[in-house]
Amino acid sequence: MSGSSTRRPTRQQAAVAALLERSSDFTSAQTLHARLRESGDPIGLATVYRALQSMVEAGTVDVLRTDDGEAVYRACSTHHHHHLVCRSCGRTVEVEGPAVESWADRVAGEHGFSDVTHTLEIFGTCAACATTST
Amino acid sequence: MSGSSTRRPTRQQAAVAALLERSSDFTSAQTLHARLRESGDPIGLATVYRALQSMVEAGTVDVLRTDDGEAVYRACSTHHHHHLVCRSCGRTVEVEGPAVESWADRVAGEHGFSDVTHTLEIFGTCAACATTST
DNA sequence: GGCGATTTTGACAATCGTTCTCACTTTGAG
DNA sequence: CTCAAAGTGAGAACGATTGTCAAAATCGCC
Ligand SMILES: [Zn+2]
Ligand SMILES: [Zn+2]
Ligand SMILES: [Zn+2]
Ligand SMILES: [Zn+2]
Repeated sequence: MSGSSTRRPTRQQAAVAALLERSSDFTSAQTLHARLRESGDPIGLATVYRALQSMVEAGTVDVLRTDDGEAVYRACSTHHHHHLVCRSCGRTVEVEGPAVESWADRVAGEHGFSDVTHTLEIFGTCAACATTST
Repeated sequence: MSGSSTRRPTRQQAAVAALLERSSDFTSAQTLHARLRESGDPIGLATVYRALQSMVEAGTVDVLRTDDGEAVYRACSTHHHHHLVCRSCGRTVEVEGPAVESWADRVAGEHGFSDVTHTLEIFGTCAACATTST
């Protein structure tokens, strides 16, 4: 069987998945690895990367890049959505915008592009951080 | 007067800027460096990075990250816009969507976020590549 | 429960884009 | 011209990610 890449379930993969479920913000592989170790979960860094990779492929985890190119991961709902992220504390809100979806498809179509996808993230300072820092 | 961070004009910076003007697609620093060298323009890699960095800060060059985290650069118009990029050949079209801009700001505001920015890129297969590959 | 084929793991090395270092060169004001 | 300030570049350093490969875990089967 081809297609679906079902991996054998292991303690390590479960640990990564569980930690992601518990985290509400986008988190880097290195940070996840460090947290798992701290909490007494022995796991190799390469294994964390592999687990994240397969979860991203499976669509159960979203990944995006910070400004300095580091990949950060988050367990999200599986339907299509985007993110509103606090630049300061990392607080993340899932948002949807049907109008944006159709706009992107229409614009791409007008220029003769097919097989269209897009990336869209919104960054700002959340209310909590705004009061704190000022 | 100082104020703005104007850099001293040099042959190398001009070469990077000129090459970017000539390129219609997003290009990596390494590629730009290689092209400059090929065309007989002696220049160091670090200098290419520095030139790109200051142009990005000055707002005369746009930068985005490829899926594998590499930064790619392009000389774009200076007003706010987004990009429609061919996944196959790299052809890039600048696009604008006032509706998207206001949507992003509104959504962020509804969640109490301030100082809002966003990133938005559209990817697809351009007409030329669609016919070629099939 | 035990067995062997197959997959996963993990310590470590390797890769790769990017930044840093620092001696040398270029620039530009006086 | 002269000199201080700014820019350059070869190579070292860096940090995130991926590759390696022997040891360990898993699964289907007896
Ligand atoms: Zn915040
Ligand atoms: Zn969308
Ligand atoms: Zn194309
Ligand atoms: Zn915009």
